[in-house]
Amino acid sequence: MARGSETRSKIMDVAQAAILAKGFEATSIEEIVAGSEITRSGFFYHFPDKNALAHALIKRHIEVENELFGRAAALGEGPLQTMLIGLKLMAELLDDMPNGHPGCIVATAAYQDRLFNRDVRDANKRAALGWRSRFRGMFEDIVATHRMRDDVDIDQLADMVSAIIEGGLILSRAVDEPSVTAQQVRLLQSYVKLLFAPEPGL
Amino acid sequence: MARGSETRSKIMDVAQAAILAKGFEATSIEEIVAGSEITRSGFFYHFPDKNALAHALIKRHIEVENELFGRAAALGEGPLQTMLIGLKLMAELLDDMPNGHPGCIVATAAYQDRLFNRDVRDANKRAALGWRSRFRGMFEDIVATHRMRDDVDIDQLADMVSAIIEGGLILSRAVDEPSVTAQQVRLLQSYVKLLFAPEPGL
DNA sequence: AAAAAACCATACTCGTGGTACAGTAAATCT
DNA sequence: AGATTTACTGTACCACGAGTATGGTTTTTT
Repeated sequence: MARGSETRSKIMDVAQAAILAKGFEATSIEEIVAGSEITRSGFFYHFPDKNALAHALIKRHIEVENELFGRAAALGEGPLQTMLIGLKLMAELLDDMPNGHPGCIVATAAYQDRLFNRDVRDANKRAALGWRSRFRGMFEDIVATHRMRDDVDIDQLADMVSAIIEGGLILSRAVDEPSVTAQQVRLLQSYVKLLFAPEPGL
Repeated sequence: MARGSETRSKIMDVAQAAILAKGFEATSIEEIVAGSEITRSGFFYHFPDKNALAHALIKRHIEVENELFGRAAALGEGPLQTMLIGLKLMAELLDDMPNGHPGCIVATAAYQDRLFNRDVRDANKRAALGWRSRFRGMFEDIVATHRMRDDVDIDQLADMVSAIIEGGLILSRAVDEPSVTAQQVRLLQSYVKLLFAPEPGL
């Protein structure tokens, strides 16, 4: 089984790199198989169609992100610090590989709705809802111990993390300035600070 | 000349509606000509290719947005109020037609980079930079009269408006909740308030 | 009336996604 | 060791959408 899953993940690696660089539609199967050193037939052996590939990529991305945030959570002392450190780490990560963030895949899927089947759209939705619940949990811990300076909905606040990242990625691509995404995350950090931090400093 | 430009804008209307609903790639020329009551030949008479169509749509969108924000600017009293009202109007507009906002086109273009030629990408870039300079101007007026509670870059703050809108649109589509985009804009309003408003209230 | 602009009709090429199916090398099972 | 399954290769084919070519027709403008 080792050989099979190796090829499979190689296909996914090549595909992901290409998709993040040029978009899903613009990435042809021909190109993927060329980079993966297999044949068209080989591709269709592993993935019944392009949809299945997108589905697999989103699924894998969720797992990667989950472990990443698990590590981040262990670093902070209080819930607010955890959140701020998490955002800082995220910003640094985005600085390192600005267009490598797999959030792009979700965005692509979101804007190419009818192009994908229900499986892919559902996976996409689960990803977004997963982020919401994760960040919601973190913000709940914060409001339990800190006073909120403005009355905002926690679910919406949780969504803001994803929205800022996705929007930052788009803007970053549009103006061709890779640093934009990380900057936006840092602005979100500033907002969280203003919302919850007791003193103006820190 | 009236007849020609009428057909042209009808093509663009139909195309825009379809693209916003299903994405650029998923919208076929066949479909556009069917909705526009012309033939394929007619389409290619007005637009040399699909790229030209995208270009025209982005260009038109910029003009529409410019006039919209011109009106919004006349409503506020001080610069901060103008900004807050502007964001409020924007949120209401997004509530009314959540997926109708043409920002989607820019986002689509951003994520389908290689699919478009330089013309389209440049138009897209100009759109994003236009937003930046517009909002930057507004924020500059604010910092001239208000104290900033956190030291953030004004260009980045200006970008945040676009980022929140684009990100909100993506998230809204991903989780299939049309209200998300407007909520995110209102959160941005909350941030601006916390950043600049002298008292906690108002 | 002449010329240009705004189309229509038809037929073709080419790239890409996807299917079908026959064959083969290597790992796994019995 | 032989049989079966897994993981592929190779070839041939279909459908569909973008784009080209070209010649003809109607409408508007001059």
